[in-house]
Amino acid sequence: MRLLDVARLARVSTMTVSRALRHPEQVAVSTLRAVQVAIAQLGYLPDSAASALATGRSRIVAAIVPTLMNSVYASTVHGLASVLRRAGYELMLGDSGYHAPTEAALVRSFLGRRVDALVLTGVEHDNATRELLARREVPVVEIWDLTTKPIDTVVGFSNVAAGREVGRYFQAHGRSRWAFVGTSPERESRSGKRLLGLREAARQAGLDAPLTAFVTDGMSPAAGHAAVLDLLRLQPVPDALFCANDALATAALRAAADRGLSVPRHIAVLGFGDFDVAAHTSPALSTVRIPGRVIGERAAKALLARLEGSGAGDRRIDVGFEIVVRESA
Amino acid sequence: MRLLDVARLARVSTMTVSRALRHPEQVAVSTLRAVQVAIAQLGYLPDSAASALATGRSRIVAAIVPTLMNSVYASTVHGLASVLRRAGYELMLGDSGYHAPTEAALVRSFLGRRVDALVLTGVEHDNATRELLARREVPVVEIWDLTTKPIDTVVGFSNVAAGREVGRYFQAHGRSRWAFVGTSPERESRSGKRLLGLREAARQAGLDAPLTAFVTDGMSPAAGHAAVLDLLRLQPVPDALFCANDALATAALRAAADRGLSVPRHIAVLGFGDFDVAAHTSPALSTVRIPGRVIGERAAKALLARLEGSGAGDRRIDVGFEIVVRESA
DNA sequence: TTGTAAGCGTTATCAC
DNA sequence: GTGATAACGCTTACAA
Repeated sequence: MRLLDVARLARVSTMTVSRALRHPEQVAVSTLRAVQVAIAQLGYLPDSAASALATGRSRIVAAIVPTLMNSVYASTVHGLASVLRRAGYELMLGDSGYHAPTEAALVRSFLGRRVDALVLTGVEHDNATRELLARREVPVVEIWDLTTKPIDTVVGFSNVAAGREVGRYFQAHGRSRWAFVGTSPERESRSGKRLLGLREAARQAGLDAPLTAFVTDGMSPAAGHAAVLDLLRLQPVPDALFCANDALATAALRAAADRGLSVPRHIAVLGFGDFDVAAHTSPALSTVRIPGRVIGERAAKALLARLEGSGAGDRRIDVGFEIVVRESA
Repeated sequence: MRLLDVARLARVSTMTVSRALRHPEQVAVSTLRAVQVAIAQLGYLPDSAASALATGRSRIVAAIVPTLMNSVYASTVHGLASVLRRAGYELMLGDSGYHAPTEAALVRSFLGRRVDALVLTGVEHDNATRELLARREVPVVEIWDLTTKPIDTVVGFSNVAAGREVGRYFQAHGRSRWAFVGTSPERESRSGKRLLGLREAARQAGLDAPLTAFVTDGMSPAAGHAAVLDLLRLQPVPDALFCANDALATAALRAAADRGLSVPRHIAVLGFGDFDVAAHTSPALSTVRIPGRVIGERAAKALLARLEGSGAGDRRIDVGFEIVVRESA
C-alpha cells in the first residue's frame, strides 16, 4: 500500500498524492477530492520511514527521564507528548535509571534513530553524552534543573533555591534542628542540590548544618522509612525534616508516628513534588510543588520553535516552584 | 556521515561496512577491524530510517497506556522498554487518556510510523482501532486484562476475578456492608470489572449489592476523597470499602478519618495496585498487588517471539494478582 | 496545477 | 569474502 497505489487509483502521479497530503492548498479541489477518496478506499497510511529518509526529518523527539517507575516525571512526559503530538511529532522515551552510561547509550541509540530533537533530564551529563551531542546539530532541551550554561536550552527551576526556600520556611516557623533525607550532593544530583540549598539557609540562619540521611537505592518510600527511622534516633531529635520527594515524605510521616512523634508538633515534615497523594495523607503533606507538566509543555514549545521557527527563543526558562502549606509543616 | 564515508575511509564497499555492522561473522577479521576503526574515527551512527526502508522493519514497538499521569502503568512500561531495548528495539509511547478515539488516533499514527508491533492496554477497543489493525499484519499484545478472544496475544490478569477475591476476603473477615469507589462498569473499564467481581461475590455471599461511588474525572485522590466522603454519609455506614486504585484508597483513609471512623475497626479499606506509598500510609494499606513489571516483560517477550522467532507461543498469559494484607483491611 | 527524474542511506541479491 | 546494482517509498527541484 504505497503512494503509487493511491496515485494509480486516483489517476494522478505520486507527486500529486504527496502534495495532496502535505500541501493540499497547492492541489486543485477536484483532484484533492479524488485523491482523498482513493486514500480512504485503500486505507493508505504514509510511510514515515521513507518520508524521514527523503526529508531528513523524522518528526520524532526523544526524551530521557531518570525513571518511569514513579510518577515524578509522568506529568512532564505527558506535557511533552501532548504538545508535540499536536504538532505531528511522536515521542520516543527512555529511562536512564539515574545512570550516566545508560543515558549515553540511550542518546546514541536515539541519535541513530535520527530523532529531530532530544530532551534530557538534569544538566549533568557524561562526557560520552556530550561528545555524541557535540558531533551533530540536534536541538537539546535539558529539564528539571537550571544552569547558566545549558547545552542548548534549559527548562526547569533551581533545585538549590528550592532547598534554600525550604530552610527559610523552617526558620520562619521557629524550627532549629533541621534534617534532610534524599540522595547525596556528591552525585551532583538534583536531590543533592536541594540539600545544598538547605545547608546554605542553615548557615545564613546561624544554625547547625542539617542532619542528613542518604538513600542510595532509589528514592522509594521503602528506602525512606528506614532512613528516617535512623535519623529520628539521633539526639537531639530534629524538629524539621525536608524530604527530597513526597514518596520519601509519606514514609517519613509513618516513621515519625512509629517513633511516637507527632507531626507537625514535634517535627515538621516537608516533601517535594506535590505528588497526587500529598493532599490526602494524614496529616496532609506540606510540600514543594513543581509545575512538572508546564516543564514538559514549555520544553516542547522551545523545541518546536527551534525545529519549525526562527531558532531564537529563551535559552533558559525558569518555571519556578511553590511551597504548598498543608498540615505537616 | 554515511555508510559510504566509512566505506571510503576503510577502502571497502558500502556492503562490506553494512555486513561488518549486521553480520560481522561474514567479514574477514582484518577487514572488520579496518571498518571498526573507520567507524570510530568518524563517529558514524547508522541511519535507522534508511535501514527501516530497506528492510521493512523499523525496530520500534509502540505502546499505548491510559495515562502517564500516575505510576500505575509505569513499571509495565519500564518492563517493556528494558526487555525490548536489550533486543535492539525502541519504545514509542502514547497515552490515550482513557479515551477510545484518542487510542485510535494513536494507533493510526503509530502504524504510519511502521512500528513492528503494538502494545495496547485493555481488551476493549474502538471499531476504528480494530479496523486499522485488521488491515495490516502487526503483532498486537493487549495488557492489564484478560479475554478469551484477544486480537492476537493478551498478557494480564482477570479484573473480575480480582474483585471477586476482594469480596471473598471481606466475607472471610466478617464484613457485610460493602462499598466500592472507582469507575462505572458501563464504561467496560478494567476498574468497572473489579466492581462486577465484587458484586458477584456479594451475591454469592447472600449480601446486599455493594454501595458504589463512581469517579468520572480520573482516579485521582482528589476525586476519591469527595466520593468516599459522600459514601460514608450513607446509613448504615459501610464496613468494607474496595478502592479501584491505591491513590483512591489513600484518599479514602483520610476521608474515613475525617468522618471519625477508625480503619480497619469501623471500616476496612482495601486498595488496588500496591503503589509504592501503600506500605507507608497509616494505617498501612492492604491492597491487591498486580505484577505490573512482569506484565511488561512478558508482553515484550511475547512480541519478540512473534517478531524474531517462530510465531507460536501462548495467546493468553495470566500473570495473576495477590491480596497484600497490611493494616487497613 | 501537475508530472518527471533523481536521490535520501541502507540492504538483498547475485555475481565474482 | 567482497562488490555492483537495484530496490525500499517518499520528496525536492525542475519542467511542462
